Amino acid sequence: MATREHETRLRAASLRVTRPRVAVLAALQERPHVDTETVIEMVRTELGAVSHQAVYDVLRVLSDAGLVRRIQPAGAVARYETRVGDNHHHVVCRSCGAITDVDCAVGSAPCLTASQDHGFVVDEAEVVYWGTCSDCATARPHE
Amino acid sequence: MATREHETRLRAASLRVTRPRVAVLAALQERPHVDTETVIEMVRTELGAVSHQAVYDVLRVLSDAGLVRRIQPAGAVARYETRVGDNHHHVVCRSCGAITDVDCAVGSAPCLTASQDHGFVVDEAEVVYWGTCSDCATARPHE
DNA sequence: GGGTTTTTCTGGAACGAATCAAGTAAAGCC
DNA sequence: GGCTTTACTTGATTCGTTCCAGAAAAACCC
Repeated sequence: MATREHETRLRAASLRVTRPRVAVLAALQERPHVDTETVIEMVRTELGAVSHQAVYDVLRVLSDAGLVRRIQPAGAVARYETRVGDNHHHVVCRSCGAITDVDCAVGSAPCLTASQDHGFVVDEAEVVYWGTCSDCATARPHE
Repeated sequence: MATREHETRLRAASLRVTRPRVAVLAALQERPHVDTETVIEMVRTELGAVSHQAVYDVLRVLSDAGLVRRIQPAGAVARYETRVGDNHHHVVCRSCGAITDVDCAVGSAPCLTASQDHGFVVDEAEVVYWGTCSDCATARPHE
């Protein structure tokens, strides 16, 4: 699928186009919010043998370049998504770890205002909504 | 210091009052947002030999009981604080990892409203403001 | 104070996620 | 096609954290 598009994005970020990089972008496009282990599996399904290092490197490079966003809810492993630059947030299920996107509640770049900044220069406000997803709520109502 | 107060809190939570538990509470009271390693050091300074297990156990028990709150900004180790139950947030320095409390911006339990909940039952909204603290901003202005 | 329950100690071993290091392969410029 | 730079491979290592088991100590009920 849109391999061309991934290539274009990589070049736009002055990054070399390699098969692992394209495969990682494709994997994250297909399944947002997956962890590194899953990305490795998906890339290997696509390309055959790829070292886990390569995937770790690619994820770091893509994060640094702003092509993917790394998210890491407390107590969970790092996860990645290709939706970047729109200041959206996440709902995380305490029970099963499922993650879903949530648009920013208060406009475009809203949450960026802390009530007191204590001299910090704040450049991002990250919001994580914790709760129970509908599946888990149905499965065990009182937990 | 207010050892009495820590005792009272422990009893209120139906927990036994032990020296390590009181020492952990005192340490976190004195220096909020420290990591486990630092808690171990502080407790040992106070009490002498204490196993790292004991501290890990205590931190877990206190977290489960709601006497301390565990926070874990992405890419950092777990940190703990005694300020609980008031829905406050944190500013984190990307450069040095310093953490400072920030009162909730929009009232008492405000951020608890996501724009779409996708069927999730949300019980907490955690906000992390990322930025640069004044020390780091002064030390290296353009980084 | 005696007895029961819970916690802590010792001293490991084990874990998974992530990183480091040095050599090999591939991408892209000419 | 050759060359330089950047990426990937392989394999080992770190780090925070958890788990283990039995023994010893302390907390609390009476």
